[in-house]
Amino acid sequence: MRRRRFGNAPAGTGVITMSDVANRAGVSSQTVSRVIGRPEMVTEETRKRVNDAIRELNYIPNEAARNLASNSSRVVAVVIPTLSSSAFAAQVKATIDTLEMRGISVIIGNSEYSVLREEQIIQTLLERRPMGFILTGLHHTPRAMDLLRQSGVPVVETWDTDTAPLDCAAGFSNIAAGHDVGSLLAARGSRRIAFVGGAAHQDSRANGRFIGLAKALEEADLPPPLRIELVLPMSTQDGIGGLDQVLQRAPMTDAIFFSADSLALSALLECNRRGLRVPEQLAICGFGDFDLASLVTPALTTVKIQPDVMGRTSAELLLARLDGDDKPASVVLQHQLIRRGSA
Amino acid sequence: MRRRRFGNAPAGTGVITMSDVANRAGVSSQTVSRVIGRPEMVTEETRKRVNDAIRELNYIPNEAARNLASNSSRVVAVVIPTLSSSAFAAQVKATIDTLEMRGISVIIGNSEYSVLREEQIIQTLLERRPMGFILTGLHHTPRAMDLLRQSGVPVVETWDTDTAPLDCAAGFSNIAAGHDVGSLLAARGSRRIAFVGGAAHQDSRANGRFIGLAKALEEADLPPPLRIELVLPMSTQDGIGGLDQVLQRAPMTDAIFFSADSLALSALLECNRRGLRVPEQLAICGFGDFDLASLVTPALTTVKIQPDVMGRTSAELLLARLDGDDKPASVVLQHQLIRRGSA
DNA sequence: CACGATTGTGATAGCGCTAACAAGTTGCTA
DNA sequence: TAGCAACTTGTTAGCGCTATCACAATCGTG
Repeated sequence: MRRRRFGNAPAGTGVITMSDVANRAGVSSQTVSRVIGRPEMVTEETRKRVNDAIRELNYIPNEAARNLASNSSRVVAVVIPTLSSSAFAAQVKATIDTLEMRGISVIIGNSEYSVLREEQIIQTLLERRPMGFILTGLHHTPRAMDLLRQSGVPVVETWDTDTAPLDCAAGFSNIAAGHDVGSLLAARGSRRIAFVGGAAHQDSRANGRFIGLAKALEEADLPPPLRIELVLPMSTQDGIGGLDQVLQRAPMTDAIFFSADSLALSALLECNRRGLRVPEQLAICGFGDFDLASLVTPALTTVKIQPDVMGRTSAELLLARLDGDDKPASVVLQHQLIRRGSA
Repeated sequence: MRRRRFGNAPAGTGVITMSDVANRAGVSSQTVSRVIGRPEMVTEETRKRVNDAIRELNYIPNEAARNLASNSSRVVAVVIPTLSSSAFAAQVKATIDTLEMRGISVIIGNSEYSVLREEQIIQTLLERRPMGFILTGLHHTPRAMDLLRQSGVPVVETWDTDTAPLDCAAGFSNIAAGHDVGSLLAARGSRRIAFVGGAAHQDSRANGRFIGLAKALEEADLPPPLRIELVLPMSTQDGIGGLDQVLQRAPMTDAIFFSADSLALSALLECNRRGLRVPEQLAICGFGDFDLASLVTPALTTVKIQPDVMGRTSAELLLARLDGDDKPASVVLQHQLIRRGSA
């Protein structure tokens, strides 16, 4: 087979391989491999000679060859509903930052809130033999779970700890968070409460928050909440649509719990514009504690979660598994109800 | 060498390889390879037999082996300053979505607004022999540019078209955008204008916007803008800090151009809280047209760019290069000044 | 009906690296 | 100083796949 070029480098430029470096340094290619992978196994003098050769030749190891020979990939697959939600983006960023320090790259899949798409993404990403998967939520297709089990790859699930994880989880309890909101609304005197969030079959985390809310209202002897389900993916402006639906279907509603701050903020700003007094006429509660939540007037009451901590923790859990911990305990992160002016 | 397992699959579970499939289907492994990679080269009957075997054995191709043998990786590297900015996240999402259709995965690096870190990330990512790089901005270290040139990988640069790209670019003119803002502010009667944005050495795109602003003010015979440089990474709340700095250093300022909507929004909301009338006492202009920009009161005047289009276009440019187009023309996306109530 | 052209499949030889073991070297103890 | 352990480096044999060429079977044409 003719020698091939890396990418489309100028013809004739042979690609520098490990044995080129070995030749130059006067050692075997195995020694070069050691200098790169386990430098402590090589004497300082040899190491220096090899490192000099690497520098002089601008040698760049070939990860594919390394993967094939070592049967391990230094890639982790992360599947989230969508990167265009600041919470998921923050989570993924923290995961990347955490894994980068160990030389591990992250490949992202966007499921668009569909478990079917998730299944397909998992299958495709499996071809790269990732060291592990970080998934969103605990609900997946049976085939997706089969694929993961068969491949034997460690899996960390995020954003939900309300049912049993496939392997282990780093998340929080959506039910408890929703319950806290319900208790607060009940305590402050709201009586006709509505929930606006992603459709249950698309977003089981939002569904958990609804369940918690409903439970709290029941405990407070209040009527069950009106539920408005929005089709995902949703935009910020959909908060206004949700508000309108609530007011149309139940004009006497005195509090709305939105499953995301983006929705709550757009609704709150719309209330300001319409002269609907918050929280006197309508209390509003969000979820996520977005940057602007504390800056609007009235400031938004919301539930703070820490997507970045979740991203870091899930990565650490995966690393623990890879370092031999067979069954690291799931991590339940604490959410925090932040009461501000809007409810 | 003993047979190894994929990940940590149950011991004894041999990994299914292409020749297992070949045996089962009664063909050579080369034929299996063809069914997967170039199905049109195989008769329908053989193809069906092979596909059945693939399904029955749950065969999943090994991408690393494929990469090594074919000397091509089906990975594209994307380097952005940070994923925790909604604009970059939207851009990356569009890139992923575009490339996914061609079976290409994306690996993300966060440079944290440092060209040095960018250089290091490029070097590391080069080990995966990506088919191409998508970078942010036109400013990189000399060594980073050397590395890219030597590797011969196609490069698409985004977010800036004000100087010559390394290879080709998909972006917009920050100078023109800043100029538009300056012209608007001058035309509406603002006289003492300030700019609040990321430090020039960290964010050359924001710097471009400042240059355009300054030029427009000069053309309108206005004094040069006061410039407040914020250290990156910045948080939404830094808009308030910027506002304070401006008012402290130049209390008579009557307009501020923020280099990002997140800053502008937090400053605008803070003005509302303090009773500083916008735009009568202080005009505010942002950049990016975030979701909430149109929802606050007064609605934020801003410059709309389209990060998602940029993400898609940059991916398409890369694909064009890979499909043989040696020098695809750079794409200059049009920005759009959106005048709302705040300026 | 022989001929080259066209098509489908197989055999062979690596891609660049690491695992596993072998071999050589040094230092220390008995 | 033999003998063994500890350490360093080299040798060998693949990892699972694709590129390339070789070959067989089929086709149309004069």
